[in-house]
Amino acid sequence: MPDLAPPLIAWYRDNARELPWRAPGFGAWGVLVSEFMLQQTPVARVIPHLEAWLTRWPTPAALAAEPPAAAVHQWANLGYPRRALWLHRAAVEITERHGGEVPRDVDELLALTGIGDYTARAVAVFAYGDRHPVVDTNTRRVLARALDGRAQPGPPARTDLAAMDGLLPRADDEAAVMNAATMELGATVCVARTPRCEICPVSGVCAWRAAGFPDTGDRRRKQARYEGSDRQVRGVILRALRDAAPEPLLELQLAPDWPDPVQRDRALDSLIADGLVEAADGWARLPTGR
DNA sequence: GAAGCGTGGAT
DNA sequence: TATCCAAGCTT
Repeated sequence: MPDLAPPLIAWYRDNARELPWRAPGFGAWGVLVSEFMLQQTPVARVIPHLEAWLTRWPTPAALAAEPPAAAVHQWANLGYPRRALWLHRAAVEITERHGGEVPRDVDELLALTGIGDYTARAVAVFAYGDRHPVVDTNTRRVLARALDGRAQPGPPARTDLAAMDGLLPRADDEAAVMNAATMELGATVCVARTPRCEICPVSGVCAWRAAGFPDTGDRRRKQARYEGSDRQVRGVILRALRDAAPEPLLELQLAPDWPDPVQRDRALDSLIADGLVEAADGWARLPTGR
């Protein structure tokens, strides 16, 4: 098995993008917020929202002091608004359980709302410099191609962490760069649709390239159709409530033109169950409680 | 493990 | 135009 670390680390030193969360002294809270926003949302869309968020709430305590509605409203059109709710809850938990300091320990990070295997290790590694495997979709794609000779990675699995751990250099700082470099290669060179193998620093040892770029199939889960989905109605409803905030709206004013009223009611109920909407006496609003 | 969960740009 | 894709998490 080729050692990918030396060429990837060297490539990263020369080719890493300058991103806000990579600036020296950006801080663990900034890294944490950036990772929440980057969960399934592209870098280019995140950057302006991240800067606005951190200007408004420079610390977890500042966010925790406001109602969840403020977080959901500030989240705007980033998508997956449950993340805004979870980030707010995490800020409350950090304030109550950790004295307002973002924890460094992976298990403590994992215990926070909205933080899973990826985000916990990303914070521990990129904010604190500790040695852990950080595995996102970019990493999984790079390893699937370079080491397994596959065109696309399989669905996420627990074994991914051990696989990446085995590739990390011993030193903490080099391991952190290796994690970042593998993600960066997947994000900018070894991309999903049209990889740029001519500029790839590990093309010479890539198993997929050596095999002639075979179509090995794609076991990734397909996204469900969005048009006409519950997700789309939820988006319509929540956008209306954001635009009206802080004023409430009558439930009858939420997606009134949606062709399927049963589906619309189901979507509203699910938003309420998620805690993204509060409803009472025929009125609906962003969540003020907790 | 599989399903559900937004939004918008690229192809 | 339709599909793909994006630094995932919770249930």
